[in-house]
Formats: sequence, C-alpha cells, structure tokens
Amino acid sequence: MPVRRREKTGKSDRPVTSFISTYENKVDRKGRVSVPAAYRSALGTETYQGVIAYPSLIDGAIEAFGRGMLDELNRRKLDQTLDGGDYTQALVGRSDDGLVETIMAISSELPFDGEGRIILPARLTEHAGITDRATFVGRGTRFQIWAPEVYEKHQLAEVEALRARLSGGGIQ
Amino acid sequence: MPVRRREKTGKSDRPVTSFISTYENKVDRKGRVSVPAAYRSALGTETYQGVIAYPSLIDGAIEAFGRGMLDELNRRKLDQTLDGGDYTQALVGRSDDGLVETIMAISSELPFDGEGRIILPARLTEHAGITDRATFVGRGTRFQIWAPEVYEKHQLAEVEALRARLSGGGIQ
DNA sequence: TTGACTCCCATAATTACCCATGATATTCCA
DNA sequence: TGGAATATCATGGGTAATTATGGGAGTCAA
Repeated sequence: MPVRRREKTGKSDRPVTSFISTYENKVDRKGRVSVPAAYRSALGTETYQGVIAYPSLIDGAIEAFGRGMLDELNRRKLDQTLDGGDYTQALVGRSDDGLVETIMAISSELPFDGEGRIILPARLTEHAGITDRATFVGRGTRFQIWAPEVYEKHQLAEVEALRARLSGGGIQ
Repeated sequence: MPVRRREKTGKSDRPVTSFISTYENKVDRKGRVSVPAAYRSALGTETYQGVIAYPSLIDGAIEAFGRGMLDELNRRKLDQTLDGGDYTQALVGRSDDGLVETIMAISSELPFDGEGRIILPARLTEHAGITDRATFVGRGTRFQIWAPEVYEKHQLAEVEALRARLSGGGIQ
C-alpha cells in the first residue's frame, strides 16, 4: 500500500480553474490543515479567502467549495423567489426542494489563515474520521476531504467498479 | 403581466448576506443570547445594528434576518405594485395574500447590546420552546433560532429527506 | 421599592495573526 | 551548463485579539 506523498509541484500545480488531483496533508495539534496551493489558486479570484464545507450526505467525507458558489446559490434563490413574487419562500422558507436551506444549515465557513490553512471543525472531522492527516480530492467544481485510509479503500472500489463497467464495452 | 428583468431591478450587484452553519449558545438569566459572530459580520455593512425576528409560520422556531432584508422586501413589493399599476395596494396597504404586511406586524426589532447579544421576547421564546439554550441555524439569506432538542430532531429528518433524493455526491 | 432594561467591565477559552524553518522548485548568471 | 541565490509550500509555535458568557451599576417607569 503506497503512501501518497505530496505531488511534485510541476506542471500540475499551475493555476487551474477547477479542483483536480489528490493531495495528502497533515492536520496539526491546533486542527489546522493546509489547503493545497493548487486549490487555493483556483479560488484566487474570489474576494473572500476561504472555503465552505459540509459533511457529505453520501460518503464519509467532507464536501467543500468556494464562497463564490455559495453566494451564487443564495442570490439566485432570492432573485428567483422575489422576482416571481414568491414571498412565501423568502419569508417562510417552504419550497419543493429545501436543498439550499439544508446545505446552509450544515455548512461551515472556513477562512484561510495567512498560510492558506483552514481549521476543520470537530463536527466535520468526526463525520469523516479524520485525525492527524487529510486527503484532498479534486472533483472539478468542488473538492472533498477524506481520512487517507478511508479514501484509499473508497478509491479502489471506485476504480474497480469503473473498470468492470468499461470492460464490457471493450474500452481499455 | 410584465416580466421583470435583472437590469431593471438593479439588485444583483448588491452582495447577499449569507448566514450559514449552526451554533448553539446559552440564554442567560437576563434572557440575553449572543448572536454568532459570523452572523453579525454578515450584517456588518448595515446601519441598524440588530436583527428582525418573528415566529415561524411553519416550524416551532424563530425566523430572523437583517434590516437590509426587511427594506429589500418592502422595496420590491412596492416596485411590483407600482409596476403593475396597483396604486391602491401601495397606498392603502391591502394585498391579495397580505403576507408581507402580516410579517411586518408580527416582527420585532431586536437591537444588539455592546457584546452582540439580543434579548428574545417572551412571545418568541414561548413559540420556539426556548429556555436556557438556543440553536442558531443559517438558512442563507436569513436564519432561524430553535430550541436545541427540537432542532436536533428536525434536522435529522431534514437531512434524511435530502439524502433520499440525492443521487450524485453533493451539489450539482 | 421592584422589575425591566441599558451600559460598562471582567474573564476563560478560542481563534486570528505573526514569524520561523526545512524541503523542494525555480530563476539567474558567470 | 552547473550551481548558487531566490521563491514557494507545508508545517510548527508564540502571542495578541476576539468571542461567548457572566455580573454590577445606573436609569427609567409603574
């Protein structure tokens, strides 16, 4: 079982517009962990320096994305409801899908410190089983944070399932 | 019935206050409770230092937002009626559903003290069943205040319903 | 007085901010 | 081209600032 080390910062660490690749970083005694520099530069254009995180509803992992996406969700929702004259939604909060509202409730705002680290709240580390190390997994528009051991198993199963599905079609 | 366009309303460039995450704070003997610092900073730009609160019409909880949202509601409602030529409503204050007017009537202005605390009126704590502790729940453009044990149950059901509908891994 | 409320101060715990270091890349220039 | 100087990154620690919370003094009004 190979230990995943920090990737060589070659071409893969140039500024990207989305979250890709995987990194394993340490969680120190204060609960701080560095967000990979490549991810931070992907968030670079945003005024607020930090990420929004919430426990995955599917996996034992933490889901995360930029503040920009959060504001976009809220703004679109507010515009949508008020423009349509739907004050019920804005004031009472009842709608067909309470997805945004629920995500807001279970999310945490995690600002960067001067060194690009965030503090993972206990609620989130417990959900993911994270203690002293954390694996950052890029998922395009968002990324996940796993306990390394857990992710390793999950990833193997993920790849295996994909391989099994593709073998039928004769692709690779 | 005119379709409202974004550039006409001119509010999309204005930042939306985003209340996220949940916090449990104590209610002291004087009935004071700290509004989470993250919420206060979300209200930071507003001139009025405090929140608007009213009993939820759906849940056993308190609904709250900033003065900015209150003004926004009134302004949009006024725009809407004037655009539609319904001056009667603007002047006399009668509307079809009366929701906004009703909310205004049952709302309380709760100013911050020097330490960022508010005093919850008995009418509101009784509605929510709050005694010595209160859970603040971010809902994006507004937030709620619950009795912790009540919210705990409610939240479990909320997440379970959401989980049941999700097929992918997170937002979008 | 009593009670309700506002303003002010105190404090323990937490968090934010600052600086330091070793490892690894990258740049520069003789 | 080789290697020294420079830059970036992940990581660690110390300290000042903030936060949530408690309580006292003063101010009204009933």
